[in-house]
Amino acid sequence: MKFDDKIPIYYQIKNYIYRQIIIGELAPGDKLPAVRQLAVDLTVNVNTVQRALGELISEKIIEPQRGKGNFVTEDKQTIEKLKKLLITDQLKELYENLHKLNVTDQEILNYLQDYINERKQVQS
Amino acid sequence: MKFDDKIPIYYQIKNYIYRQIIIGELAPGDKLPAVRQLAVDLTVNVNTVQRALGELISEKIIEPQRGKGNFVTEDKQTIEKLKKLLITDQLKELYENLHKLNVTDQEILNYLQDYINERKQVQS
DNA sequence: TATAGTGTAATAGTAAAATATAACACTAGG
DNA sequence: CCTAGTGTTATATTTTACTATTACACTATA
Repeated sequence: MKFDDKIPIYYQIKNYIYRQIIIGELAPGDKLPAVRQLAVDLTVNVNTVQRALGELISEKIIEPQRGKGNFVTEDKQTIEKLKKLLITDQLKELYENLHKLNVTDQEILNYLQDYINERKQVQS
Repeated sequence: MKFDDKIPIYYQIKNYIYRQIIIGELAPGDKLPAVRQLAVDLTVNVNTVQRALGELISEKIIEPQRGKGNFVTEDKQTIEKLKKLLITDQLKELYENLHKLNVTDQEILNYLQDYINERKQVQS
């Protein structure tokens, strides 16, 4: 996995696991890979993985079971809320950053539409 | 100014100056505040300001004149390009992050429309 | 009961960002 | 020529993220 060197690795790992859960790659009740395995997979230190997991545990997104592993929460509502939160955070960031550049609401929508259209052009 | 502790301060300062230039708060040819003044205004160390300015200089966004100050480039095309780049970067980030959550193109547009509509509701 | 697999935590060391402080180089104006 | 204002650079220190390594605690199972 490639990391953005402007953002703490543990934070990027946290978001990576968020995504795995939201897209169902990790379903409710699923066991996460062992911390040492995650460390190897992501080529980072165990403590860095643990720091990310620690926050996910605090947020009740995963539940640790000593000697067994870490498990995705069974509470689907928590996951659904998380998904909405992440999406809203993204929209908020786009919106605020473009407004700081004096881009209007309508322009934001137009720019996004253009961007999506252009991506389709390139693909085909 | 409030800084995001997940992102280097010098990098946030760089983007702050980008914005000042793009919205015309700093016009082409304008002199920037003195580095020491910027440091005071942003409650940050001179070296941190200098690191941000150093990158802007490398990018030809500002031009330093020893003993006089730092000046915004006169080249309006450079500024226009910068604006487009920043906007595209923002769109790209939104697009990619939402796609990682399995959100489709159409959903992205709808979510953004909803988000903007809701903001208008709240304001009124 | 021994062992392998798991989470958890502590220690020590490294690297990068940021700070405090000082010094140097240039410009403009009295 | 002197001084104030400016950019530029260097040194030492602190803080935080990350790493390497080790150890401990718990679970399941042969």
